[in-house]
Amino acid sequence: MNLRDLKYLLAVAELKHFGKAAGHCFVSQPTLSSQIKKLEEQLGVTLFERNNRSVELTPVGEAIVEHARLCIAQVDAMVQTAKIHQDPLAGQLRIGAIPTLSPYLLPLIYQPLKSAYPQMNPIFSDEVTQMLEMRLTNHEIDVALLATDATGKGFGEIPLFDEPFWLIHPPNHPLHTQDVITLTDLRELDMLLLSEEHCLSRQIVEVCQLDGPRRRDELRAFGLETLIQFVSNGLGCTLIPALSVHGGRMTGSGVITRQLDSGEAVRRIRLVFRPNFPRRHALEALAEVILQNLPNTVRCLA
Amino acid sequence: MNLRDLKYLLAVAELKHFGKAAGHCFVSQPTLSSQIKKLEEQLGVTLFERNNRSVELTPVGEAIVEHARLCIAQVDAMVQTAKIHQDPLAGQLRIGAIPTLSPYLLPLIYQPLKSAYPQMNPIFSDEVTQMLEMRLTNHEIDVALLATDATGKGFGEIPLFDEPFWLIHPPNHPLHTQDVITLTDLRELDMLLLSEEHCLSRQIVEVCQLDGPRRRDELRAFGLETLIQFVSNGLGCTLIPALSVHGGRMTGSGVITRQLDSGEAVRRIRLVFRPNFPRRHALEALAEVILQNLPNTVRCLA
DNA sequence: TAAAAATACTCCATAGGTATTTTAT
DNA sequence: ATAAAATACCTATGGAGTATTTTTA
Repeated sequence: MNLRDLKYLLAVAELKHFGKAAGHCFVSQPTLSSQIKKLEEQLGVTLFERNNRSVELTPVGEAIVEHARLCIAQVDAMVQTAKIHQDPLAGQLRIGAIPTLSPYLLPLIYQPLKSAYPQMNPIFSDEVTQMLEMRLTNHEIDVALLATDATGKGFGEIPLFDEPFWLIHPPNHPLHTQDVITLTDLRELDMLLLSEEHCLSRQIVEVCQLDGPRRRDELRAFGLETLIQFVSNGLGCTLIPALSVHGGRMTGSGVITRQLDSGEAVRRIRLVFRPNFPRRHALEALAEVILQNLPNTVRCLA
Repeated sequence: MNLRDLKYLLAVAELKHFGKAAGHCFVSQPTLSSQIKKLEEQLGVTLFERNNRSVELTPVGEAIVEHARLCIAQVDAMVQTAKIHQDPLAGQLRIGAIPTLSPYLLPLIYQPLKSAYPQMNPIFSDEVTQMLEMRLTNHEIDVALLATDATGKGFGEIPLFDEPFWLIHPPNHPLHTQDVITLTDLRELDMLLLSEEHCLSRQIVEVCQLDGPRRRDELRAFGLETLIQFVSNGLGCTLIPALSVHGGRMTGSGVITRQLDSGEAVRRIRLVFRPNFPRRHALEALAEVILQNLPNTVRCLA
């Protein structure tokens, strides 16, 4: 059986005339007649009671036509759905971001993205790198905003920008009087870190060349904002990514925010995706919107 | 687009493997691959994100598959419907009967018909001949039980039986003492008739060779039972068809029921249908059930 | 390297066309 | 006589096959 046959069926059912129905379907009358006949043979029932004057549906025909109508309606809906999504920028784009980036980057890009690509339906989520990679693999998200290289794991990437780390310390800290802060200064500090599933804590250990994570068990910070509260209460120092300095609610918290002198103390933020993700253009559009809306505290890569 | 393609789509969506899906559809892997590819080209969207390790639906693919599933479900339902109706005896059979026959014949055949052909779904209606003929022409009913010839109007017929007319008169009527009643006796009687759209009244005029319908305007009987009440109240006599004698509620009504001596005083009951009605077997089955369940007051024709 | 999808090509079933016949009013 | 569907027969599109290549994990 064929969808074309069902369309012929509906045409004859509506027009009650083989010749007119054939014209309506842009085929010849014998073509349509033979297809209807074949359909009747396949179904094993007479669909139309016909003579040279009239064509009428049989009761079975009525029931069959009702099904055919619903079937064709589904096909039409399907084609419509496809048409809406033909634009690779249209439709859902499920975007995951790491928790130390997400709350600071998303507010910067949400409105610009909506304005530039109103047909895009971005769905945002936050999770740590490992979870995002798993969800990418499982097709549960389409793209991840990560601060670590994932090309070695079989993903593709679009590098976006380098985000410097800034030091924050309590107001009464010894560094308060020091103008320039170098990487070596950091090794001596009482550095507070997030739990180690956050890539940020690993990167701080690396940047500062700490002997190992000196995380203090009594201080479990689940988010950057909590960590900042710890610093403001004089419990230690930490490095935070640049976007969180202006995006976060730092003002009035009493912490001192210091730029570092080294251009090396950065993390590289990139879009990560399955290499055969079919809507590459949507990713490029997203990358473009992100790059156009960053503050100058970060260094764009494009 | 083709229903087969949609089935391929559903198979791949379910098995997430082109080779297995091809096996499931009893075609080769390249055949299925090329059809899926063609479908993607026709719809203008990528349905599957695939490499040599995994096949996953895209979000658009999910939406498309949902439509495809509903579409295929409709086709299955259609085939099921057809299968149920492949038996020409199965399904609706819309039967119309004239009002002077319907209430006496239907009780005789309803249960036997249900028992013999449980798959048949007879739908009964009563109307006068002219209306039934119109409904036949308009495909609003499938067969009519008439007492008049309709072959001249382009209908087909199956003759069933000849139904004798019986005389009914009030108890104190002069004929009470007369043993044998002939047709000529009837010409002298005060004959009550139904309104003239009933074929019965025309036939009585003909049988009795009355000069014309001597219907009395003050007595408008809309049904045979009303007419019998008129007779029982001594307002006149009438002829009633044999089936109404035993089928009707005559006992206790006080009327006298008399057989006529003539074998000519009958009406011929037949099944009437459109000549190209496709389920001739259903009509023959109906005819057979009717003939098998008639009382011996009528003369079967088969 | 191995598993899977994609490509190349050949074949044939069948949808589609034109010309004509049958049918029923 | 006429309008309409059915039939006959030819053509060509495209679905299906086998063999092979490409891809990528």
